[in-house]
Formats: sequence, structure tokens, C-alpha cells
Amino acid sequence: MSNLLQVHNSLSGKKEVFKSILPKHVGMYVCGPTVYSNVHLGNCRTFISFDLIYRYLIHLGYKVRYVRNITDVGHLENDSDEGEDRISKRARLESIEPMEIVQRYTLDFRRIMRLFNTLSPSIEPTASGHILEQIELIKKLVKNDYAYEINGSVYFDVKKFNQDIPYGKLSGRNIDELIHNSRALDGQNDKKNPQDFALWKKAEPIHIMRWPSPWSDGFPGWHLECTAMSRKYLGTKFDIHGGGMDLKFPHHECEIAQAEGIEKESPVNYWLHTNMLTLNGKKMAKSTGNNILPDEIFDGKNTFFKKAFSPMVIKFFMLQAHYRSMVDISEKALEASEKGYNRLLSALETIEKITPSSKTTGFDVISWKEKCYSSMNDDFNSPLLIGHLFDAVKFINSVKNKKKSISILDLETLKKSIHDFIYNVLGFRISKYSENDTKFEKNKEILELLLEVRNKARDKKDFEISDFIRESLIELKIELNDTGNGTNYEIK
RNA sequence: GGCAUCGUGGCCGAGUGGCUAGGCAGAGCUCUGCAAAAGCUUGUACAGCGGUUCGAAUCCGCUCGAUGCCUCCA
Repeated sequence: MSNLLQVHNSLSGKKEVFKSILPKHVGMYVCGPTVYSNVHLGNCRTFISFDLIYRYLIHLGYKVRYVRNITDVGHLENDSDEGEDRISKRARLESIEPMEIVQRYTLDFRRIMRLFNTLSPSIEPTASGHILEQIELIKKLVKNDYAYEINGSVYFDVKKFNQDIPYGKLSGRNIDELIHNSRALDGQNDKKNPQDFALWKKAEPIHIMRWPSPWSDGFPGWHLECTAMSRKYLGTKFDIHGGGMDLKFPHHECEIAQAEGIEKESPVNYWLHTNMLTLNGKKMAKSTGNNILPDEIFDGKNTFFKKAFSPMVIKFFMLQAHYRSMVDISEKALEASEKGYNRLLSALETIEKITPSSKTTGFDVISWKEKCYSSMNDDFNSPLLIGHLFDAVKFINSVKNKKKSISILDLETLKKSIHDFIYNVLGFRISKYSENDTKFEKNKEILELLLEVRNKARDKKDFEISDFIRESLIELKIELNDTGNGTNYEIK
């Protein structure tokens, strides 16, 4: 059982054995960001989580087509007719082209994702590049009588749809409750029912972004883009659809309705939802000021934490929790992660220096490796995997201290596996510095010279000099460790 | 009000019907000129109250609390 990959499917609320539609191929769609401002750290968590999933699927040998969209149109500030497109609004306020806003924040988003060492998706389509496809979908929905036009706008008829196909499967809501609990105010829009959602909106004169359509000059509704782009690149039925928990309703529910309104069949086999990252126990939101940008953490210029934390430490912190658990970020927790992360990576350097010393190994490498895979196979349980990695760290250090030994064969297996998990699966960056950097090489030689001088002083018991060198190097963030066979240094 | 998720030792965070996480912090020891690193040893926690069971932190019910969604949100 543990050898099979299991994923938690939000549709069933259960863990299910993962079986791709095509053998060894996976189609995965993840809702990307709306690029009207900088991504905050909460956004990043979702994409880091799906990067883990993407990486692990690749590691298992799947050929994955990973589609993550860029929402550059259609995302309204609210659902009433006064609702304005977020990007249009920003462009209007700054008196620049909407596509300048889009470009600025798309580039910023990609920059941040690179800092977190996430892999680029296979396709990163934009909503504005798929207007025609969206119009075609609306035509089909109108034809199937699940959509209606009023005053140049087209809405999805949830009530009508629900008569044929149940609405609310994903979020566990039923339509009567939605009607009763809807907070929509009367007379605010043209919709037949408050739970109906826009497929096409007629552009008000204030709107800059607009496209011609059979109904009006306007723009598509937010939920439609994901249906259009996932169908185009992954087909009408694909394996995985992911996104943040907060998109479950209404966004993903609407996507299901749109697809089923055309195909009469569920579009996705596995729905995966990542949980929220909270700050001070609350969800990050720009409106309340309770949010933090990645850059503000990396440079330490923020009001929440006293010190800066590197992208890899933040990533390690996130991966120490399961993707479906809520995580609250705090300075104390980040400091613990920072130390743990450094210890993990130090072991990676240590393992390179280990020499196999005997034919037997004081550690069951094979069953350790199996445990690592079982963890990841159990719905991508990265915290459990990290726990196992620390077992290996302990063992590696014992070998270094000559308390335990390792055979040649086991050393090779251990090296290979630990590299696979840390670099390929968890996606931590290889090194803080580039080994083949000539400047670094020179500095290294000078540093080694300095260590030689210090050790000469130590031999003469001139601890004043040796301590001075050590203290000075600490200020340069280079830490020395004297061991039985020489002095090691670590660049912090 | 409705829907959903969750409540684990000083902090973070896995797990799950009987065996066990892991990280950080703390304590002791080994090593060491000192320090650091590393190693070893050390913690019996699962919101509360009932119930099911030979046995529950794990299943069921209730209570309390937290968070998310129900407008836009990763």
C-alpha cells in the first residue's frame, strides 16, 4: 500500500490511490496569481506546495504537463455590476496600460518563484490570450441553456444547471442553502439569481480592457479562464486540478459547473487544495495590512520579524508542515527552521567527505529509503520525509565521528537518495555559493592560509592570536570548528 | 446563521485503535587550550466531558475554542 501514491482528493474528502488517465503521464492545472500587485508570502505557499507535487511526480517518472495560468483580466473586485477589474483599476489609477501592470507583476512573480527555486510550469497561459476560447465556451453554454444573456452580459444559470446536474459537489454546499444564505443585495445586478455567476461582462465606459463578442464589447468572467485554458492544454478530462483552499468555493465549483454544462462529465479526477499560511493567526490580506511580501522577509525590512530569513529557510519552514495544514508564521518558528535547515545542509557537505570504512553499515539504508518514499507517497507528506532525512543526518554525523561505519554500496545509495530528496524532490537550492566561481576559489585559498596561520599559533599556544582570528572570522560570518583532525569552516 | 477544517509536550509540527515521529529550545555527559560543532542520554503531550472497546490522543456524540469559505482572495 505504501508503495502506491495516494493523494487527498477534495472531491471525495478522502485519500485515494493516484491513477493517471494515461500511463506515466499527468496533466496538472493549478490556478495561478492575479497579477495586479506583488505576490505575498501566502500566495507563495500554494505555489511552493504544488512545486513539491510537480517535482515528486517527475521524480516518480511521470511526464507531467503542468499548466499554471496568469490571470490578467476578468478578476473583479466584487460580483456586483459596479465591480471593477482589478488590473484595469490599477492601470487607471496609475495612468498606464493594463498590460504594463500585468508585465510588471508577472515578472515579479516569476522572480520570486525563482528565488524559492521552484520549477517553471510547462505552460503559463494568460487569460487575455484566450478570449476566443472563452467566447466559444459561452456559446456552448448558452446553446445548452445553462447560460443567459441580459443587457450584453452573460450569466451562468446555476438553478437551471442544478436541475440536471448537482451543483456544489466540491464545496459540500447545496443550492437551497446558497439561496438562503446569499448576502447579495437586491437590485445590484441583472442576474436572475444571486448564485449565478458572470461568464461575460459588458464593459462599462470606464473599462480599458475590452474585447468584442456576440453579446457586447466586454471581458470574460474570472471562473471561465481556467476552464478554457485547462481544456485547451490538458483536454476535457485531466488528472489533477489544484489551487488554494480559498478557491474551492466559488471558483472551483464554478469551473466544475462550466465544464459539466458542456461535457456532462466531471472535468477533473483529483482536486488538490493547499491550506492557508497565516500571519499572527490570521489569513494574510492586503486590505487589513496583515500580510508580508517575500522581499520584506529576505531583506528583513518588515514590522513582523527582527531579522531576515533566506528563501530556502522560508521554504523549509513551509515544507515542515503538510500542505493541507494551516501554518502560522512566526519568528520563533522561523528561527527553529533556520537552524534545522542549516544542520540538514551541513550533513550534505559532510557526506561528501565520508570514506566507507567497513563492509557493514550501522544503519538500514534500504528501509530508510523506503520510509522516505512512503512518506511522500502518503499525500506528499514532506514533514514526515524531513523527519526521516534527519535520521540520516544523525547517522552521517556518527560516521563522521567514527562512531558508526558505512559500506561502499550503502554510501552510494545514501548519497544518491539524500541528493534526490533534498535537491530534486524538496527543491532546495544546491549551494549558497558557486563552487566553480574563480573569485570564490581565491577567497578559499586565502581563508585556508589564514587557518594555517591560526593553527601555527595554536601549536605555540598563542591563543590570543588564534582567538582573534576566529572572532574576526565570525564577524565575517565564517565559523570555525576545531576537530581532532583539523579545523573546519562553515560559511553562514 | 450555513458549510468546512482543525485543537498534540516550552515553541513548531507529523502520526494514528495497543509499538514510534522529527526540528528548535532546556538539562546532563563525551570530545576540546577555550569555544563551537558533533555524538550520547533525558521529556510519556494529544482542548474538555461523556460513550464504543480488552484497550483511544486516534472511532462516535456533545461542549468549548481557533481558522477558512459563504462578496474578491493562493
